[in-house]
Amino acid sequence: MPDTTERRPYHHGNLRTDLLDAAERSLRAHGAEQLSLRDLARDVGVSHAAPRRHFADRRALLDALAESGFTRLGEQLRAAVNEIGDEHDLPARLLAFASAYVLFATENAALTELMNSSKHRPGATAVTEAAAAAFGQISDLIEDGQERGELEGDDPEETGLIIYATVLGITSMLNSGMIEPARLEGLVGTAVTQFLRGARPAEPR
Amino acid sequence: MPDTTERRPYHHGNLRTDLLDAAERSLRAHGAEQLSLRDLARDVGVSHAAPRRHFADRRALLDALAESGFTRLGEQLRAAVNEIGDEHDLPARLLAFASAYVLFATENAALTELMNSSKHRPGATAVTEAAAAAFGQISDLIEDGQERGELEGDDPEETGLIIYATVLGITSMLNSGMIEPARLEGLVGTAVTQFLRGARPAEPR
DNA sequence: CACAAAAGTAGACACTAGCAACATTGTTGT
DNA sequence: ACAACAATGTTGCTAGTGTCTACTTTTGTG
Repeated sequence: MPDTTERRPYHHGNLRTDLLDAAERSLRAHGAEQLSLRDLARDVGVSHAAPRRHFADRRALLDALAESGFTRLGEQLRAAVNEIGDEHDLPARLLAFASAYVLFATENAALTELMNSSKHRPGATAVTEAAAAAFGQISDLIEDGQERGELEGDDPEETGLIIYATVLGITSMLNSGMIEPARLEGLVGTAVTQFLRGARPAEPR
Repeated sequence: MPDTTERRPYHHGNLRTDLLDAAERSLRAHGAEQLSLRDLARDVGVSHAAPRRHFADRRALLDALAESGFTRLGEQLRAAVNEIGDEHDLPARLLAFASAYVLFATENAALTELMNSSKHRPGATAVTEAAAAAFGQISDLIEDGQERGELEGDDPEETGLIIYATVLGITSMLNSGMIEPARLEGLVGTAVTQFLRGARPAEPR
């Protein structure tokens, strides 16, 4: 008679990804501060020191989480922007970008906070690279808009930083409870239109 | 012969404020995550359980820190805005506000991150009130601008939220290493001017 | 097929937050 | 003046954590 307790093999198989999955669940449920390596090990059914083979450190795991968050965010942003058929409809694309960002941030509040937190491993280039990749998309939008004369042609990166900062700030205020979710859509809309008006070349009088 | 070891009285006298001071030093040096109640107790020269008489919880202390941070920020913002003599020079006042915020955030990076973090005690009304008070100032500026016709008259709070969000986002990007301090001044300047252009009533054509 | 590398385990250390029971000091009503 | 009480500190405990080292099992490879 085989014992009912499904004998797990000595080697887990794909512990690293399973740990990351468990970590994301824990993050969603209790926040980054509460996340415990030993807890994750228990969840996955492995000894308390096993995670150390895959993550040198608690922080290393959090960084990996942040990194995967940025790549996922990047994908969602890309998809949202590309859904706007007209490749040169800057207002629509910007709005799609901003809305997608805000959506991601609301659906992954704790993860977003972790991603934007300043306390990453000093040598964690992977996470900053992933962040830059996600952000870089808006530079492309802006650059295109400047080339077509819809935006002031100063510094494409600076202009991109500003709208990105606005969206970032909105989500930060949302997740810290300063604004209610209901106001979100309107807020993002006016933020984008105001930005476009503000960054547009001055009307000839 | 009195012993050299300055015999501390049983009662510390003002343990609460001393703890907060030590906490702020620790925050500045090692960040909120590293902050340990027992460490603070040692710093101040008191037993490990003494802080509990003044802060129910580690989080309670962090909340108190955040609250005092908001009131200090509010004072600095008020001072900066009032330094602009002309009471109705909206651009100058907005720029002063934004610059003061960014200055505070750079000089108190870890504290700012703590203040804007979402993980406050659910019933911590004091910190949200302090935050609202600091933020409320910009509403006054905006309202005045709208009354004088320099800004679109829609929703004063929404307009205020947007510029506030932008400044918030800029500091967040700064403290997470996305932008270098050197670019800060220029970034804030164009953010404010663009905002003013974008929120201004449409020019009659 | 031996044997080194990879992956998981067990135990220990130093540290933390939070709790309870006790000690000391201030304060206050009579 | 002083007893009672509240406020404040202290010591000792529990349960939990991250990280380290040494050991065991598996896997892959020359």
